[in-house]
Amino acid sequence: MEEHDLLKVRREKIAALQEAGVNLYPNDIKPENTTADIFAGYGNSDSEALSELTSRFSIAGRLMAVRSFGKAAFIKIQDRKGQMQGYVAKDILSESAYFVFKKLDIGDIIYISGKLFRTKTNELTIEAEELRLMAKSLHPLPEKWHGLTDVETRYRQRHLDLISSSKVKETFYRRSRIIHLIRQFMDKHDFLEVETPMMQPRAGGAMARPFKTHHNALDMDFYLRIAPELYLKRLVTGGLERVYEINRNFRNEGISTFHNPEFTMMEFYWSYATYEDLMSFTEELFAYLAKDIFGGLKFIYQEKEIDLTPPWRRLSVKDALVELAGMEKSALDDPARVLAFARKTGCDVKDTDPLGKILMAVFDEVVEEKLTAPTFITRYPVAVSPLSRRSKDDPELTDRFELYICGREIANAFSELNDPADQRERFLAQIKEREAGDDEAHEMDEDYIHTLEYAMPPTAGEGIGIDRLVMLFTDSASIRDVILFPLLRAKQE
RNA sequence: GGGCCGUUAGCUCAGAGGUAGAGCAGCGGACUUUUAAUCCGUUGGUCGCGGGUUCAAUCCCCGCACGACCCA
Repeated sequence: MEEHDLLKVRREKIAALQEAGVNLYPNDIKPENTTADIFAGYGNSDSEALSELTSRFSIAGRLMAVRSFGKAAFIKIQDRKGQMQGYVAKDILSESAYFVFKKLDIGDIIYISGKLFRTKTNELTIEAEELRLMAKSLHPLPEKWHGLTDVETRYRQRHLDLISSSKVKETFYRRSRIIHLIRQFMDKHDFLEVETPMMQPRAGGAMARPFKTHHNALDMDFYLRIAPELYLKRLVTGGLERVYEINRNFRNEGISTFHNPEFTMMEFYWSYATYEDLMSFTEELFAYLAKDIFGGLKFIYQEKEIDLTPPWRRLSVKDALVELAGMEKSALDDPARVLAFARKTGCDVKDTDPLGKILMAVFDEVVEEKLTAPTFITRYPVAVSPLSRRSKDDPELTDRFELYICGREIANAFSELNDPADQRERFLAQIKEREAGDDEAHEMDEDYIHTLEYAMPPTAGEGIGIDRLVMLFTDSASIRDVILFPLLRAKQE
């Protein structure tokens, strides 16, 4: 196969460097500064102050630009914190270092050290007294001005995306910050962080299709978890009382701007609390995040202003259907009228579906998208809530809420069902649903019921979709913009 | 799964049924304070893949692959 010209040119440079005894991939030198700490320390120093400094500064990073003037040049070096200019001149560098400089390509990892000065245009710059090649790049980088816009390449070669776009880098720094803050918040409230199985013999804790895998030595099928819920509640039964887990879930469903088959969720369980406690707790958590990230409770998501100032609206499913879907209150308990309404709005529902399921179908179809401001939707039907405690005043409803922001489900929470007999009945009802063709219905889990039979304290639990939360806080339109390596179809060679 | 749009140089993009273009990057040259440096010169293409129509297809038609968006 014929090598591309650009690659050939680089190989020739490499040969010349090697002939001169230059190590292409050394690791014997470490930068003492980052671009950020130099700017933090000297961003305000004027020329005079800088010229009085005797110290030397060193940075390493990717060579992003070279503006050459024959025997001198300005270069841009990018490290994890940002970019900084260097000045390279033939009469300052050693002959061998200048030779190396002349063989550099944009994209190489280099090191420079020297003193700081300000250029005629007042830019803080390192005057390179030393320059080292630290890793040679063979491929050209994306264009310096437009960067990388081809989304497929951005996701498949995320390293290029991160190199060319500081905004992408900021998004993932912020993602990490958010997760850090959540841990901080949970730890402050005396929650214990735990890890529970990803590979489960039964995929429980949510209504979703799982991925299946196989363990060879045990010759046993496993499912990648769709939720950690049932394991976390085992821990609560074991006396841990307040636990949380931030980890991946896997759901075998379609891909969209809001769905990635593997996604990150925080689930937490809080003994002796109720779903009402969780609503205030959620408000507090979000406020905690927003104050740190935005310095306040208002921010813009996709050109809409979101105000997180508590308390957020609380609206029952049924009231939402009346108010936002235009259903008649008297129709809500009449399966025939609900079914007719569902069909009219284009929901794909079966005559045999339980009433609660049909109500939720209408909700998903019509109401969801209207919930822009943060809203707790409460009192979900038992039929779609097999793990939630029944409401005291209406056994067909549960003490459950989902949080909606910008028309999107961000969190799901409920007072946990801890009555093992009722739990068994719920699972049996789910099995009926499964037999009726719903392959997302929950499976029977005898082992979990057995755990409940040891008595689980009254507990409330919640799951928060971290990716969607990060989307909100980074103004990202697609979940793929907050997941470093979103799932893509394999590209055949 | 359905609809719609896209795929042209390393990157960002034009283009037309008849020899495929620009900018950036690259290469050669000038230049020791630039800021997308500038100036002169120049290399670089399986036009996503496979069929079909045509004297001729990268362009028109069909299928496929991958991606985006909308819908389910």
